[in-house]
Amino acid sequence: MSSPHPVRNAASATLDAARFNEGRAMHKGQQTKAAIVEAALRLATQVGLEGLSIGALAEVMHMSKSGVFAHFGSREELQISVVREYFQQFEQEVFYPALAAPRGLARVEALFANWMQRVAQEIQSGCIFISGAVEFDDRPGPVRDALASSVKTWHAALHRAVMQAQELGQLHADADAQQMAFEIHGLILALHYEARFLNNPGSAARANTGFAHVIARYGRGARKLPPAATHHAS
Amino acid sequence: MSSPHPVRNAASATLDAARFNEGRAMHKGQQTKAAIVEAALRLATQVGLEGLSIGALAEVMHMSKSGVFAHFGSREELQISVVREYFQQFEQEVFYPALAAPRGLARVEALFANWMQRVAQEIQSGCIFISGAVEFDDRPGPVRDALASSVKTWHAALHRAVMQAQELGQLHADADAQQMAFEIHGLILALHYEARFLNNPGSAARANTGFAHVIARYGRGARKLPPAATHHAS
DNA sequence: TGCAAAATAGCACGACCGTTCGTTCTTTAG
DNA sequence: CTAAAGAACGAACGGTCGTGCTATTTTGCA
Repeated sequence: MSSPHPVRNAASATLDAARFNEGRAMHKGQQTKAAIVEAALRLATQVGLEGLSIGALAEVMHMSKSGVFAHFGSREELQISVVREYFQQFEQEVFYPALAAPRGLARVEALFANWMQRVAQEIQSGCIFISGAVEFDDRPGPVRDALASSVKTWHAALHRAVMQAQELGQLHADADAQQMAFEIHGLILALHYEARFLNNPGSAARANTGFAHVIARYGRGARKLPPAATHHAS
Repeated sequence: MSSPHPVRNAASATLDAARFNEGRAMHKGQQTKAAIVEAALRLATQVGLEGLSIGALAEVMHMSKSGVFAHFGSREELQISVVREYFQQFEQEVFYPALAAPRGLARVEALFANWMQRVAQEIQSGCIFISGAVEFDDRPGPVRDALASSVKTWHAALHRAVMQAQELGQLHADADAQQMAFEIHGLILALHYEARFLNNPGSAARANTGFAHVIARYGRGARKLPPAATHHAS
């Protein structure tokens, strides 16, 4: 509207990063596409993948709707691109740094710590793996598939780390890694829910405490577990 | 369209229940309004409170959009009505039946069992307390307020039950009731996420096992927390 | 039974949605 | 420097949305 070269400006924001971080020089189209996906991710963390609209995205980018649209061909493709971008950032921030920690319990703790740190940020911005799960749990299609496969990949990585700790004898031999991952996942979800939606203070501390409890329970030398009681009410 | 008395039919489905369950006889308007809210709740559990549209609701009710609309005056008021209805059903199904159990641990277990049972159903249909939290965590307003106050009421009830168990000496005196409620909440959320979105089998069993773990940890005679006393037993 | 009041229908509105199409401007390669 | 290729624009379409209006029908009470 008012700015003389809107598209130039929008693209140049990430031009340097895009051009030099990738293996080879990017053509103009790929640069702006990357910039769009970046903005779309920011937008989607706030309003969800379903709330993400091409019009609003175009406005943020100082581009026309059709200009944005042309890069993806469909809204669905845009959503998938956002999911992929989010997953990459997640990997980069949570998974890879934890590989610096030695195999076993230390790595499990690093994974959880990084995860906590990220979710703590997302209390302000929002988390696509959580909001997306709610938005697409009843809606089959490629977006759901992309989302689910990303989450499953991450869960598998967590599960693997737990198994390694077990193999190293740092966890009970008969501990159930799936169960442990399930409980950890619950802590993260509760943190997100209670901190972001309910504004309950101290949620992060409770999640950390919960993690300590889980580790203590499954750790070597922990007391034998009670047989899982099946509760049937009424 | 094809049916001769569409509104009559729609209302008569709940006429008996509505007319005789309430204190006094309901006028026609209140009956259809109740029927609309009921249908809206069913719809909202599938598509979320944000996905709930008056047009789709009118179609389900075999009514005109304006006819449905007139009962609420705004979409927001409709959403609030749905939240209230959901909360009442939740109370009816989860909270009140558990009051039959004696105070203390038995009641906490009954509350959890009823909660589990409900969430297990909601794996098919969807849960408004969870989807609503995601949809409105960034959107202030009366809908969010209604949602949050409902959830907080329920959490307070759960917390109270835990406290009573503690007062009766069935839980560690220094156990943190908030912490315990947090961990339980996490188990429910993980169940909903992994069963409904990821289709992971065995999630319900893992939630039950997790609950047993929590109870065992906080139960009287449980080992002192994290600085784990290293006594070897198995 | 008749009549006011309540309930519902019908219609139109402005806004936004994703998408298509033809045109114009910019970048790239030879 | 020129011509092909690519990127972005602007207008428009069909659709759905929530929300006002004004009739029309239905209801409940005197």
